[in-house]
This record gives sequence, C-alpha cells and structure tokens, in this order.
Amino acid sequence: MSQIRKPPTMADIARVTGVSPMTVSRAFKTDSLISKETRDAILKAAEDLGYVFDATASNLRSQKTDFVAVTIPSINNANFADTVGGLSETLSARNMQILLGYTNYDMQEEERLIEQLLRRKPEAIVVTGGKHTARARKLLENAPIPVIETWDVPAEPIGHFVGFSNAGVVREMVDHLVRSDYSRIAFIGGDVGRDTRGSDRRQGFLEAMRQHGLDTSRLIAAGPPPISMREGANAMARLLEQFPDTEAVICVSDLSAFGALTECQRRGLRVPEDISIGGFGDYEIGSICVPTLTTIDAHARDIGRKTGSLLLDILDGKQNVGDVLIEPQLIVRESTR
Amino acid sequence: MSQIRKPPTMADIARVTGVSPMTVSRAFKTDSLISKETRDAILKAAEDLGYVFDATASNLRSQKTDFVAVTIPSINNANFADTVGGLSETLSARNMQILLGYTNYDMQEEERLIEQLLRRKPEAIVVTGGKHTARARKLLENAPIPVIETWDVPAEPIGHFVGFSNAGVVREMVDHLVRSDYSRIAFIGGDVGRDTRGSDRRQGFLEAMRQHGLDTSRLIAAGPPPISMREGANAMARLLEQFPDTEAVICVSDLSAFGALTECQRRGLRVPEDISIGGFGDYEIGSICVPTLTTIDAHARDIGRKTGSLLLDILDGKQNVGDVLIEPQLIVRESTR
DNA sequence: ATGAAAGCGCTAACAC
DNA sequence: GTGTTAGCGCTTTCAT
Repeated sequence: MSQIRKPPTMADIARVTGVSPMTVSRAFKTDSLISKETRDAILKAAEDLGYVFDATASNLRSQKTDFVAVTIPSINNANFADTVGGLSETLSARNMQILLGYTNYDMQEEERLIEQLLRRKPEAIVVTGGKHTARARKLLENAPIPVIETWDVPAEPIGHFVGFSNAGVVREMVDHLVRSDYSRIAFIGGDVGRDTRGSDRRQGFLEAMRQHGLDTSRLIAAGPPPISMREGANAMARLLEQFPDTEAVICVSDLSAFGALTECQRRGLRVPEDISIGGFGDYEIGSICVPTLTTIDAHARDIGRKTGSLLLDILDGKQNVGDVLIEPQLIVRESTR
Repeated sequence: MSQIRKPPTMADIARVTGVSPMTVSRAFKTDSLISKETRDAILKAAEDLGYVFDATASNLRSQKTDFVAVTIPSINNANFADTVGGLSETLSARNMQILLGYTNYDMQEEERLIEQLLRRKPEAIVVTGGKHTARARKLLENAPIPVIETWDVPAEPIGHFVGFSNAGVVREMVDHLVRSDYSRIAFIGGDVGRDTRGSDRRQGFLEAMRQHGLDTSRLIAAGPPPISMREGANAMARLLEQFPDTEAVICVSDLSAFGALTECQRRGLRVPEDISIGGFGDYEIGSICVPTLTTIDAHARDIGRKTGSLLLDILDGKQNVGDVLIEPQLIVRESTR
C-alpha cells in the first residue's frame, strides 16, 4: 500500500543527477549561470521525482518571500476586488504573490490582521484606508518594508498613499444636485465610527449641505457597514416615513442605492420624477438597472494598478516616488434629473 | 537620522532578558511550560524591541505553515466569497490562514496557481471544481497533504469533496417549470468548455428537457464565464429575437438573470406574465429586485464551513471522514408563476 | 521550568 | 559553469 515518504529535496535531485545542491538551486532560477544540458537534466530528474520547490526554506535563506500583504474590508465587494485585481495584475509581472486578508470593516480586526501578515515577512504591505488603531499604526511604522495606504487620503500618511478624498466625492455629488435645483437632500450610510470611508462620505455630505445653507437633518444610519441592498431598502423606507418630502437621496454605495431604488418601486414612487437617487462606486448594477444610477466612479482597478507600479518603483529603489491622487468621476445617469 | 538596522530576533530578546533563545520561543507559544514571570519579562522585552515573530523560520524548522491553500474562480463573486468566508471562520479557530488564489475560470491558470501554492507548503489545499488539467491533477495527487474539491461532485475525486451536482440543480429547476406548465424553456449560460460548473448546468438543462420530450434548441451562449449582468441582458435580447415565443428562461446565475430581467423591463415585457426567469446562486440581488428572482440556493457558506470541519477532522487524524453532499434548494419567487 | 545542540532546505558568498 | 562552506531564525529533541 501507499506509505508516507519524505518529499524529495534538492539534495536528492543533486544525488540523482551527480551535481551539487547549489547547481540544482541554480537550475530553478531563470537568470542564473548554468549550462543548458545540466539544467535540462536537473529539471527532468525533478519532474521524475515529483519534486516541489520548498518556498519556506528559500524564504528563510534569501530573506525574500515575494509576498505583498494586502488588507481589504471585505472579499465580497466589487470595488476592492477590482483593486486587488489591478494590483495582482501589476505584481504578477514580478512573480510576486498577494497575501490577502480582510478586516470586516473593523479596525481591531485590521490590527490583528496586520500583525499576522507581518509575521509572514511580506516585501510590502498595502492597507485599505488611512485610519488605524494606534497599535496598528505603530506596527506599520516599524515594519521594515514599504507601506501603502489606499482608498483614502490619510491625515498623516504612514508611508505612501494611492487614494482620494471620500468626503470630497460626496461634496461633488451634492454640488451637482444643488446645481440641478434639488434642496431637500438626504444621505443613507452606515453607522458612524466603523467604516471610516463611509463616515468620511457622510461628513462630506454634511459639509457640502451646510455650505449651501441647506438642512442637514435627513440622515439615515442603516447599521454597521457594509450596507447591503436590503439595508438600503429599509433605510429608504425609514427616510420616506420620516421625511416624505425628500427630493434626492445620496447613498454610501451603489448597492444600498439599488436597494433604495427597489423600495421606491415597491411603493410606486417614480425615480427620478418623484425622488432622485445617487450612489457611489460605479458597480455594474448601477449601469444596468432600470433606471440606471447616477454614481461616482472611484477607478478601483486603477487604484490597484497604480499601487502596484508605485510599489515596484519603491522596491526597485527609485527615488522621488510620490503619492498618487486618484480623481473619482461623477457619472450622471437616469436616477437623477 | 534613521538608519536601516536588522530587525531583532529571539536571540536578541534572549540576550536582553538573560534567558536562552529556547525559552523565548516558549514564551510565544500559549500552551508551553514556562513561568509567568519569565514569559511576562520576555513579552515586555519583545514589545520594547519592536520584535516581530518570524514565521518563515518557524515554518521551515517546524515543517508547519498553518496555511490552507484555496483556489476560487474569481474573488469578485458573492458565492465563492461566502464559501471562503465560511472556511475562514472555521479555520481561524485553529489559527490557520487562507492562502487564496483565483483562476479566472481557466484550468491552465488553475494549474499554474496550484503549482505556486504548493511551493508555499500549505497544510491542505481546497480547489473549486472537480475538473482539472492532467498536470494539475497529478500535482494534487502527489501533494503530501489533504485535497478537497468543492462546488462539484467530481467524476473521480482526488481526495475528498464537498459539493453538489451542477447538472442536477438545473434538472430540478426544469422539472419545476414543467410542472408549472411551461414547455418553451430556454437556457442562458457561458460559452461551453471553460467554466465547467456552468457547462454542467447547461448539460443538466439539456438532459432534463430531453427527458420531458421538449425542444432543446433555445440555448444562448453569452461569452466566456463569468457571465455579467450586461451579458445576461444581451443574451436575453438575442433570445427574444431568435425565439420570441419563449415562455421561461433559466440563467446560469442570478447576476445574468437580473440582467435578463432588466432587458425585459426595457422592452416593456412583464415578468413573469410575459416571460419567466430563473437564476442560480441566491445572490442578494435576486431577493430584493422587483420582481424577486426564482433561484437555487447552493448554500455557499455551508460549503465553506463543511469543508473547514472536514479538513480539521482529517488533519486531526480522524478516521472514516467522508465526503459531503450538499443539497441545494430551489427557492420559488416572483419571477416565475 | 529552562538550556544546549542540532538541523529544517535552501542560497549568499566565495573559490576555482 | 560549478562546487564548498556556512548560516538564515527558529524549534525539535534530549538533558537537567
């Protein structure tokens, strides 16, 4: 019967091939000095023995892991998935692998995660957001690797950042709505204090409304982030009961905006004739639902790509690498008039 | 100014604390024999020095990484995200970390990914689907770790599996529609040959239709998987042009089903009065859009949880651990009459 | 409860 | 182009 045997090592291949372990090691690096015949013989022996390269040993000896640690709030979010996709795309050119963790929109969880990730000795760490617990911040500051914060413009950047002002994008949306003659405008978002980017968007709403001299009381807190479609719908129901004369509502994301839209449909309210809806994130649903949703494209994939190339520049020792300010774009569609 | 210094090691802590490196090592394990005073002193020194545990060294010496490798087709998919969430939830009780990779619905990419993941010496590997390239299969068979295939019932399981028959679920949907007196039924899915689970669902459609003696020509291939909402809408447009008398359409996922629904709305077709729509996956959108979507719940999170506990049983050396057959559930909603 | 010695499997550094 | 030596930072093992 089958029995447990120790997997073969480079030493085994060396023995079989009659070369030194060092030569075997060279055969597995593409750019190393080694004759074609020797390499072919070694690779063949490796295949025959069922050899699998041991990255744990390589990592320790070379003090390189080819890992880039990444934290995102949730794996099930098209925006963050796109950012990770763009990053992964860029890094795979260097055979670097992403070590992904998710924080569930919780700074305590982020702290734990960062600590765990740093133990794996990544070459760099990319975190979502610019606010962290004091301890997480210290861990990042002390880490002997590049740190990039994304999806935000940190008040005090730890290393570099690739992001935009979450307050700013909602200010733009408010400005647009005011220009279109709306004045009774509401905001649907998550509970304050957990999802900092969502809180920042809410803050941007408040600032812009005050600046226009408009009433800022139409605020619905829909629960802990992320706000689902269902929660968006429930929030819309509450909004319509508390403030039935609302003319437009800005939702913290397209998902909650779509939920809000369905609530209007169930109540026989016409969008945008009876009430207008704006979202955030340019999720696919907003471009295809009926009516389509006015939203803000934060260029999620671009954030990932630019984070990747910034990272490669830093790791290559390039000087004068700067931060990247992303410019989100307002997309006006059918859900606002 | 700041200068690059080597990060502290356990030896440094040992020196500062006046104990041996071995004792320092013990201080970081929760269950080891060590006096409270010694441990506290060591942990304090570690904190002061800014010590970060080096998992690469630990991994090599102990031949344990606490990694579980996982491949999924896409990170941006609520079903697979739920499975990963359920798995992660279960594994975190053992402090195991998921090493995640995505295949982009491509078996060649899966092969590359599996090879890369195995080099990191995971304790187990979980793959999505039961079909693989010959080489990927060989890699998995030779891997000295448990292998679990999910989201499918493999023809020849490599190790264990946690899944369901993708053909079977669509057969059930067809049976339900036929019982409800539909006969001109169509199927919208991806191109054949890439996403094997989608292909299996299409196959289940064909089998069931033949069994009922119904016409199987209403097949729309919407492009390479995954089929987006937009592609679902485009496919619906083609379906309505080619087969205007279609009574019901089954879509390979709720996302394409929603796209199809919006196409009907744009054309002024009523769902389900003029045409009925069924989806797959019980995505949130299907439970909230107007009308809500008839679908099949594959219990994605459950697949992850059960994969996790199966894995822990195997790693604990439990005997008689079996495979897990998931029983997806038909959910009848407003989009079918 | 703590320590000493050895070594996990690879590769940096140097030699030829 | 290939070999030798040493050692990355931990933890296994055995001793006290």
